[in-house]
Parts: sequence; structure tokens; C-alpha cells
Amino acid sequence: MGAFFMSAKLKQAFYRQDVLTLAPALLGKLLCVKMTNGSLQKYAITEVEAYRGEEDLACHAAKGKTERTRIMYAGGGFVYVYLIYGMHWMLNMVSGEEGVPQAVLIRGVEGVNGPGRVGKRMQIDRSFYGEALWHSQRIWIEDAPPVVAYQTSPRINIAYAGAPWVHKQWRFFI
DNA sequence: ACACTGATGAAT
DNA sequence: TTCATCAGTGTT
Repeated sequence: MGAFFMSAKLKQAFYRQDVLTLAPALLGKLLCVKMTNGSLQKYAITEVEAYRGEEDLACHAAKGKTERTRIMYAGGGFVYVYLIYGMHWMLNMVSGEEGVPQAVLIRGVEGVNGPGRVGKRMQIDRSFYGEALWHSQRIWIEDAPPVVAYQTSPRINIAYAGAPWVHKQWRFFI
């Protein structure tokens, strides 16, 4: 076996890291989704945001465990999707240990900026809710060398959360 | 600056 | 069962 990088599906244990560790670790990794026509899309992740626990007032789980947020409590490795503004499907990866609601929002991939556009490009819809990333046949993430040079900023459009959450540098991008 | 769009959770 | 709100995008 040579020294070249073997493409491999990320395992459940990888997603079980704390969201503040996992979010930047997902930069550069390959988001892979099977299209309805059978083709496979692979895009490097370029922009993410971390949503961390019930105490984080910007996180949907701040309202507790509901039918919508229940998957965030299931432990890292599941897909969390939701429809926003009646139009755009947001793609998230659940992170952390079971019982601790956390998720990483995929805000951008190579050549596709904006979480709504990512959802559209990847044909994300309600049916992806709860998909297990480590063994799904239609959505997963493949490993790639870590990105060491990335930037951070406050999260986008969460002013309603107020301090200190609105100031957290929990947006990570290349 | 604003229309679009509908699921969601809180208030009635 | 009504109501305000929303982790956004495209057009004016």
C-alpha cells in the first residue's frame, strides 16, 4: 500500500466529538450524496457553524427535546435537516455524545455558498432526517487531510439569541 | 428593502 | 386553531 490518501467513510466515533472540535475538523472533508438520477456528488466542505446544547440560545435545542430536535439528542453521526423560511432545506450533522444536543450546520461546500444552496444542490429534503452517516448508502462524509488554516467568525443571522451566544466565534470557514 | 414560503412551537 | 417567527435567497 502506498502513502497516498485512502478515501474512507467517516465512522460514528468521529461524529461523537464535541461540536466545537468536530465543526472545524469537517472542513475539507468530502460530503458525498447520491442524486435521484443515481449519480454521486462529492464536494469538499468549506463553511460550517456549530450549535451547542440547550444553553446555546441560537441552537434549536434551546427549546428542549421536541419532535423536530429529537435527533440532536441521539448522539453524533445522524443527519438533522429542517425547512427554513418555507423554502430551504438546511443540512446538519449531529455531533457529541448521546443526550447532549449538538449539530454542525453545513453552510458551504466547494463552489456552493450558502446553506440553502447546499441543500438544493445536494437534493436534501425531509427524507434525510435521521439518516446514519456512518453506514447510509445515500449520504456520508469521506475523510481528507485536515485543514489547518481556517477562519472563524460569529454565526450568521442569530441576533435573536442575544449575548453571549451572538458573539461566539462558532462559524468556521476556509 | 422586501417578497417568497410553510413548518414549528407558543399562545389562545 | 391561530399567530409570530425563522441557522435564507433572489429580486427590486
